[in-house]
Amino acid sequence: MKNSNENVYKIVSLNEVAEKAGVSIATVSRVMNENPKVHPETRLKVQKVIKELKYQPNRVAKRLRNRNASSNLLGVVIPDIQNPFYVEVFRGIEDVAYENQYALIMCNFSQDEKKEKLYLDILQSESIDGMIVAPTDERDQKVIDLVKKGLPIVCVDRGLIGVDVDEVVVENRNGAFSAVDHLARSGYQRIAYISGLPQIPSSRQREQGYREALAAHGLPLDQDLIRYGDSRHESGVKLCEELLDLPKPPDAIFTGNNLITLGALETIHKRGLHIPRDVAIIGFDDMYWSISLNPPLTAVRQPAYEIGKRAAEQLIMRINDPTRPTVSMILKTELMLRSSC
Amino acid sequence: MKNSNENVYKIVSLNEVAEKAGVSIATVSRVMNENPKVHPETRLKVQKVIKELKYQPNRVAKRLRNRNASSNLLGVVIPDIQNPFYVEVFRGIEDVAYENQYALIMCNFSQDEKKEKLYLDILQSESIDGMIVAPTDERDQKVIDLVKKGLPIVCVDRGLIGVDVDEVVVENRNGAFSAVDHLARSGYQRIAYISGLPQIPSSRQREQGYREALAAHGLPLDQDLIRYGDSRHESGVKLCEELLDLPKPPDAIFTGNNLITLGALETIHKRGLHIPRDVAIIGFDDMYWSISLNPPLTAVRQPAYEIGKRAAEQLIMRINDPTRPTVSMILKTELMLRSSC
DNA sequence: TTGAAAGCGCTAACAT
DNA sequence: ATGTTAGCGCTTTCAA
Repeated sequence: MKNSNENVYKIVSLNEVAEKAGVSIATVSRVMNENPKVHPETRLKVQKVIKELKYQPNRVAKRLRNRNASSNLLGVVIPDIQNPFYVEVFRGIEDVAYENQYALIMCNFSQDEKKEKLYLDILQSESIDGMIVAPTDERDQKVIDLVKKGLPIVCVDRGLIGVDVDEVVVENRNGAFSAVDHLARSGYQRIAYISGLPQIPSSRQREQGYREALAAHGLPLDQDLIRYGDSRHESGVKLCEELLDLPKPPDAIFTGNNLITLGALETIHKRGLHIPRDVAIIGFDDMYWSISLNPPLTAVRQPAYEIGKRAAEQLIMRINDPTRPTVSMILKTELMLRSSC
Repeated sequence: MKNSNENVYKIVSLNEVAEKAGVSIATVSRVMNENPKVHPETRLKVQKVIKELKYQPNRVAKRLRNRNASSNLLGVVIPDIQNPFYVEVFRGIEDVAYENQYALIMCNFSQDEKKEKLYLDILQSESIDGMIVAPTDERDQKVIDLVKKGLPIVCVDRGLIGVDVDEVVVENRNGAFSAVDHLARSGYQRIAYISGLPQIPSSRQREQGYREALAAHGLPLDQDLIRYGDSRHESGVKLCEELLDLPKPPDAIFTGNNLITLGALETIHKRGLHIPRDVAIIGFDDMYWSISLNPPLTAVRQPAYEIGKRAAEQLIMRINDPTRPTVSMILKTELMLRSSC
């Protein structure tokens, strides 16, 4: 199990091109970088050899050499690639990065803090130009340190406390409020909330909105009706079971994210319960297939693609001008009315 | 919009550690790499400074220097991150990579060949140890060249023609056959097929299975009932519309992948049609929320996580032993019976 | 046990 | 217009 790397598959370097073209490596480099100070004839000659040899510049060498110029590499650190919300965010980032000639290193830490730390370290030592990250919590020391060090960073979905950083987030409290408000207006009385990981700021903000909406409608707050999970499908399944097993089960459930919603739906369907007659449900996060769910899901839509896009734009602007004042973009959510409540 | 990189956020290098510890950089390097030939006292002294300075080795320099040793970096090139199937595959790869101390560069080309080429180039010039890729088609020249060059590669989901390469795929023909066979047995007569991108081998293999199943049941082949899309949600929507608008619409639809299934469902629901009474549907690719769809979806399940896991294992084995004979792993699919047909 | 130095592929400053 | 060279941070002989 050694590094038996007689493997060394051949790489064409500047040197080879230079030799074959009968010029210096500097000239080849100039041709590659479209430096105008090259004699047209020389340029042609060199370009020919480049083609022949299929020369491709080595990004690693470039990055090392240019430690303080642009490497055109961005890092993306997201909590859960299985959550379609983050996939959508990633798509937004990707499109902007592609347009601006940035390559991306995408790291998924699956809500695992240890993994997150590892990836953060790796990214840092890859000499990236900047990164977009959804920190585990708002006191994520590793990310805070990176910001303080001066690495261009934009936070998405979740902010950071005690440090000035660009962020693109969503009106979680309002979104949750509108959801629970809608439930209450529709006459539901025992409204439950299944939360994602409570250390995630958005989870708490959504809980806040939930509480405020109950209060606004004079509905009592029953601690039994609030359940804390880990933001994943399985916890949606399990916590929904707990809720339904309650002596006085809820008549409606507000689920804290995508995956939890899907988990809760699974439980409800397994029990043969009817939505919304037996239990109503409203989810945070819309999915493009919400209409095909049983029944079509009413949900709070976050503009995920937009979040990613804006974040990437912010990041690139910051990279180009590290001194610009930080901005905090707060996007609106939208209540998608369908028939699950 | 220049590279105004006075940005240069500080990086601690071997040099600094060496200086502060009063040893040579070679010694620090030895300590970092747990080389036993260091005096215990020296080791301690150096380790202390490393901690103090929070020194982190620069992966870029390491890769450049060790062009022919291991870089512990793998590339993953997938066609569509919005397809939950690939996300699942990616998760499998990720877990294995993590266990084996490999970092991952993930590239999503969104079924865009130009993007795929770009990413392939980037990966190559990042001096990765190897990569896992789902090529656009089986004559993907770029990937073939890379294989020929000797870069360790494992193909997933789709193979390559004319070159010896490790691959992990699925029994597409069989899977499709079982789906359509099930439809026919259930009495459906006009069975349509919505295909993904026809240049993708799996699309054609699934069509093959479809045709064989029709033949096996003595059902006529109606070219009108075969539609070719681009493997994405939108084409599922559109092609399903076309199908339903036919003078003699199908009584059942076999959808070529995940996203197409979701698109077709959307169309059917928008038209207020009942599944399976008005049209039945069976999908290639299962989703963990299939049970929560309306109605619970009958589908051909691919062991996606397993595919990724096996592929990553193959790749690491190949990296460790480039001379090992190539293998072609063909995993089985499973028909998940629910109530959409 | 430790250090000096070469060199990975590249860019940019400087020299010609 | 072109070439020479230093150096990015690291590992690895080779010498001491």
